[in-house]
Amino acid sequence: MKITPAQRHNHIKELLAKDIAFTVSELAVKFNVSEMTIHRDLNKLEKQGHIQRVHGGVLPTERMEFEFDFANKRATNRKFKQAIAKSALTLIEPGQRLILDTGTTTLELAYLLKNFPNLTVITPSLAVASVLQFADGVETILLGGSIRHGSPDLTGAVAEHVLDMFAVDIAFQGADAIGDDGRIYNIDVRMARVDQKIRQRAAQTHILCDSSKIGSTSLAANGSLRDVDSLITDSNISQEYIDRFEKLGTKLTIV
Amino acid sequence: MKITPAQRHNHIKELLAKDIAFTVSELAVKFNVSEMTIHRDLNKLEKQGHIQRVHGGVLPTERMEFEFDFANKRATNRKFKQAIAKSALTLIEPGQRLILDTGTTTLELAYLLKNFPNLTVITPSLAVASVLQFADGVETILLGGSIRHGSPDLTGAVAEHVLDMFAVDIAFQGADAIGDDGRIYNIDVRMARVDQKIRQRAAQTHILCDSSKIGSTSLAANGSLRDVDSLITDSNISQEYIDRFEKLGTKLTIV
DNA sequence: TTGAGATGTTATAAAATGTTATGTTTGCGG
DNA sequence: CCGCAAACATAACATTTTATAACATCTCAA
Repeated sequence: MKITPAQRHNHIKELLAKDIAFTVSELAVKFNVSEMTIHRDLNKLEKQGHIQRVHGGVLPTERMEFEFDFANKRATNRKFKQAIAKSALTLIEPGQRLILDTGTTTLELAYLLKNFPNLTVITPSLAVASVLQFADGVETILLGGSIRHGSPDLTGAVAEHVLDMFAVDIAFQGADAIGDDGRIYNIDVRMARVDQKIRQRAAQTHILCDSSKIGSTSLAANGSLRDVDSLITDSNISQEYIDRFEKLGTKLTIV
Repeated sequence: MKITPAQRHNHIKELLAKDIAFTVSELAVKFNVSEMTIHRDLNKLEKQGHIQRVHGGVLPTERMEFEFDFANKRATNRKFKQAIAKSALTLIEPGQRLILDTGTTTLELAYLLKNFPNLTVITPSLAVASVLQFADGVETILLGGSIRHGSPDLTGAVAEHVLDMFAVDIAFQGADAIGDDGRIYNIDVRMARVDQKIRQRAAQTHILCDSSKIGSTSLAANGSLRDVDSLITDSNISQEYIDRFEKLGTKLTIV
């Protein structure tokens, strides 16, 4: 069976993550390639910071990798999400305090904030936190709380309680669905409660949501577009929804 | 049997969603088209953000990886740390509520708890949280707070505040150093404050610390061995320290 | 029929791999 | 401590595999 170089690299990383030791020649046999190829693989992985080489072998790198299954959704509509995030960025000014909610679109915004000077970001999302942890200009505060199974974010009484300690300038929230009546839905009840709380603690709230989620519903409504300051979405939104939402008095930004 | 390009695209996406990787030539055979066609398919899918190409083939749909830098050397004294963790494990019973502090030794304990039935674990450590997030029998609660730069854990007023909400059966703490007078040190002032708070919230506290850290000091003392219920360490501890610590009234467990 | 999109073919470029020669480290015996 | 052999690592080059570009052919629906 033939595999690609990239697969081989991943395989090696997995072995290390499991703390399995190996020699170069073992790997060469295992993958049925020459030792030279393994050397090149290891050099590449080292340059990327995934492993640490020593003479005669490999050490697991001194960092932990955390994997959260993001339900494979990050890639979907990525271009739109990035455009939406870019638009949201223009609302932010140095020195402000933000809440960045869970979601793939808000995560794109987090990437854009990496080089922003002097911000405080509060988030229930471990994903957002991991993106911002090395951003020098950004103080990152993670809400406490229970870790939702299978999703990297924090909810529950603790999270809600911690939110009470803060007041911020702007909140950016995602949405799992927006109904045609303008109601905003979460896929999880506890997350919906957190989202409600977040709006209470922010002077203004903006919803970042790509058009594919508009016109559908999900488990728990956390409020309505009436309750927020604007919706930022992409140009695939149908005219019908534009009209409806404007009737609700919602400011629409279409990128 | 003939299928349309769009069907082929969908088929490819489905296969990848199932965590299966492919080489270009495999796909060419599978769909009975030329490799050139597969190349064109993959390019199109990649542009739409649906797949991730690599030289030679395609990778399964991406899982997100979050990395938190782990400054401390997990590998150092690993054997001892594991032995210490194993000893700590015997103190724990099903149904209990624990606090697991930050540190490489407590992290080893977290690994051992993965299959423990019915526990509640409160932790300021993102590393511990990530280890336990998929443990079915363990409810994991992360303290909130600021993310320390270069170390994946949570400190500050928020963390301390959240701790006030809880009371637990046992706390397991690490130590960056233990002085010859029995004082327990942290490398970080804010972490020291959290550690003090943790002891207040636990009916009993055990220090897990390998012998290499005994007899040294660090920046901030968070208390003394007098204040805790036991110290679990390895057999490399010198007789001198054993005597000293026993004079303090500290229970020593040497593994 | 015709023209746009899809596919195949061939030539060329780029990436990956293997081979051999040449350095480097490690550990051992003096 | 030194020198030396064995194991390990790199460099340079040749070969093979894979990717792209350009052009020819085919298909199907208007």
